[in-house]
Amino acid sequence: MIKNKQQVVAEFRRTEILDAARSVFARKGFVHGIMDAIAKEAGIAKGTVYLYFRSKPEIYKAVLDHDMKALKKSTLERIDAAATLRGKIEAFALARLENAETKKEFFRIMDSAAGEFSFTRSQYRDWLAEPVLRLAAAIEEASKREEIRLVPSEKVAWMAADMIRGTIQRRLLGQNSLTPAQESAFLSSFLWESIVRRTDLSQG
Amino acid sequence: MIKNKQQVVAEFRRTEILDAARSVFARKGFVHGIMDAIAKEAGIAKGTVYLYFRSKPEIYKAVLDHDMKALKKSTLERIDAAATLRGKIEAFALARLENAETKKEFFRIMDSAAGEFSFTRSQYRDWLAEPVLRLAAAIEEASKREEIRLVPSEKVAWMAADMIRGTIQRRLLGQNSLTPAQESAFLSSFLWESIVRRTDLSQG
Amino acid sequence: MIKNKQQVVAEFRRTEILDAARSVFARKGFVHGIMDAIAKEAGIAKGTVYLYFRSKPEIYKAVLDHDMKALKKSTLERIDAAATLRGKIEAFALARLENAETKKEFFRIMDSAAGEFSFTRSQYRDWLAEPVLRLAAAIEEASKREEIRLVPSEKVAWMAADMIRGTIQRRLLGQNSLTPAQESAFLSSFLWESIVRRTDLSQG
Amino acid sequence: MIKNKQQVVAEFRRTEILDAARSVFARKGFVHGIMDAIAKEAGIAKGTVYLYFRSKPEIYKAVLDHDMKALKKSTLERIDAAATLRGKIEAFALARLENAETKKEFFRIMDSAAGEFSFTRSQYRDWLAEPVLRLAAAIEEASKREEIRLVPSEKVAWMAADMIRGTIQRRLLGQNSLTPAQESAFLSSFLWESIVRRTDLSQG
DNA sequence: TATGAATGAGTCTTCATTCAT
DNA sequence: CATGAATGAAGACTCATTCAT
Repeated sequence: MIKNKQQVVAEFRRTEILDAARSVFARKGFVHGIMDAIAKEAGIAKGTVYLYFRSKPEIYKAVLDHDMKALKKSTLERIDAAATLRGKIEAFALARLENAETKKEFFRIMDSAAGEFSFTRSQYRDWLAEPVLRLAAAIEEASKREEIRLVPSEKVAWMAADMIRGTIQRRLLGQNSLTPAQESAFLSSFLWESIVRRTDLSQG
Repeated sequence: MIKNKQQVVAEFRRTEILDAARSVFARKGFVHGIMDAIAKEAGIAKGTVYLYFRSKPEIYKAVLDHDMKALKKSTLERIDAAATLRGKIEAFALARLENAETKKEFFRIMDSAAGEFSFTRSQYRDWLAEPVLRLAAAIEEASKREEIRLVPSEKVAWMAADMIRGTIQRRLLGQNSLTPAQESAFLSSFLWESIVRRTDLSQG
Repeated sequence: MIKNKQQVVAEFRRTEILDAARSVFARKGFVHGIMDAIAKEAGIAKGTVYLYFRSKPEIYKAVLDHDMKALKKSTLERIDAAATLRGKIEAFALARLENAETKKEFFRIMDSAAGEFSFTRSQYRDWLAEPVLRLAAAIEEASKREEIRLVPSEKVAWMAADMIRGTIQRRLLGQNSLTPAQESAFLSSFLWESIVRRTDLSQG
Repeated sequence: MIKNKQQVVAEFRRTEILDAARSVFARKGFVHGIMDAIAKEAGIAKGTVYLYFRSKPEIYKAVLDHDMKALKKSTLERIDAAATLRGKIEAFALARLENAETKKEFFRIMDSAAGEFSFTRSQYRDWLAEPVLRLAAAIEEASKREEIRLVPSEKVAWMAADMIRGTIQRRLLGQNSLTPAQESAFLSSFLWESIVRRTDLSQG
């Protein structure tokens, strides 16, 4: 676990390149984010990039992989940390909203990656699936506890993810009159209203 | 409004090209959907394409524009045709689900277009906005009628759109155990649960 | 077999490109014979070259293939036309010497191709093998007729080819005091001396 | 002439690099034999190579120069050691055949070098010329002694070299049913038959 | 109007060589 | 001396667009 100077420098370069790539890809997309631009943004020569990454797709995947892993980790942690289902939903939303706030560039890349090439599409789905399924499990349990009514848990969890994604997209377009906290509070309450078990039976 | 033969033929060619382009772009995406392929699929020479469209982005936009307009028109009509808010929500969902079913290719293009270039992103939003706002207006009215509780109508309408989009994406990936009708029924009931006004006040 | 104008033009272009490529490769070799140079020499744009040939190696092979086929054909014909074995040897030598005289560039390419990449090496050997084996067969027959002494016919035929190749190489370097006809006469007489059957047995 | 430790080490390094280069060039050729591979094979850093050689062509030439000098030396010695002309021819052939057997890598490089760049072509010819001319001188003398008939001595000597080269090439391709000794015996006898002076006059 | 051959700008990638440590 | 990270020039190939026929 002890890193010598070489390794530190190498890791630093990799990070520099990934930062540059993230910025370029966010602005230009995969195809128009050219290697020259990435190298220039990283302040190094084009050939140097190839000392750290085998190819352009490699870099793209690395950006996604790195950022998605971090987001997934923190999202799962925050979901797990919440005690109640409603809290978990809110945590999920907040984790993604705050991440999008801090890392706009990453969200832009991830968002187009979701629709672009098959190799990034599957990467995206793989990433998203885990938090969603964690939430689905929590819904399932709450359903068994009769805390909420009987709902298709996975479907509902995915729909939560859909709404969060859409909300972030709109916020990036300027519709951000609410804070992320308010936004996630609204989202969770909205969902909660739909799934909560009501004691009275005044409607079907 | 009277078309001579020239104009009819010209319009026919445009349609042929757009059909070919839709097919190619759906399979390959914008960048890898090359003009040669479009021309070949349309059964004409490459140069001929340029007699009807100024450039490749032009064609891409035209495909989106044409199909989106059609989808918008039918979506709006079906929303308007529904009498109740719940019916309108269901109509909105069903319109998009059925369209995605019939025109997978178009949905694929539209879906990646939503994240790709700024010019298609805005086109996408412009199109989506109208049905969503129509729905928002209906929500607003229902709210005033005290049929539903007080909700931020536009927000809710966008969230409905988010869930529909996500649902379609998942269906295209193979998760289509329900019919579009069942799916839209579920979606509208799910939303309805969340917004309906309850006479008792047993929860906040 | 009727060629329309298109095909004639296309064939003309292919020939132009092959001529340019032959010239460039002869001067620079495969690696340093760059596509820009070939295109410029052919008086066309770089992209045009790729309308007629898939890749650079493709062109290289096509040059070799085209010229080798022609040389093989004329060589075999001239060998076959000769009535005697000695005449066949002389014809073989003369065919290659005259060809090298007329098509210096081709010989240079073929000569380096013989040692360069495996894909051209095998192409070269395949080409050379046929005339050599034709000659070997003639030697074999003459041997049976007791016109010549018993010799390993294939070995001898290859050695004839070796000497011809070396002779051409030296001629290209400036040692060409003899005419091709004189040169091939010398070669065949030299070989003949070695293999002819002598009636007396004054030496082993 | 006394070498200090520095010089010994330096010479050792040069030899190591040349050995690595020979191996790499033999396998990959000049262009695809890259500096990284040579350095790795030599077990040193890429930069270090440049402390001992100015450039890649320099190394290539050095390999050729070193091995050719050794081959030339032993070839000349063995020619000189033979008492008769026939013995000298056989010695020449055997020297080259055995060298090719022991040092396949070198032969492969030399063989392609003979056709590749002008700088190696001339190097190759310069090297080959000396043994050939030595042989030519011996032929000349034998001719004057009336041991053999009147032949263009240099031409014949070169042709001997041609046949030897061709024979080695074929042996490297797998046609090596004979031992080098048998092969050189055959070659010298074949040539001898062609040039030996015959006392009777039964043919022209 | 229709064609499709021709164009050449644009991009990834390689690798010999340099140089700071 | 030794290292190996950094450099950037060079080159194959693609494809949107043009234009002569």
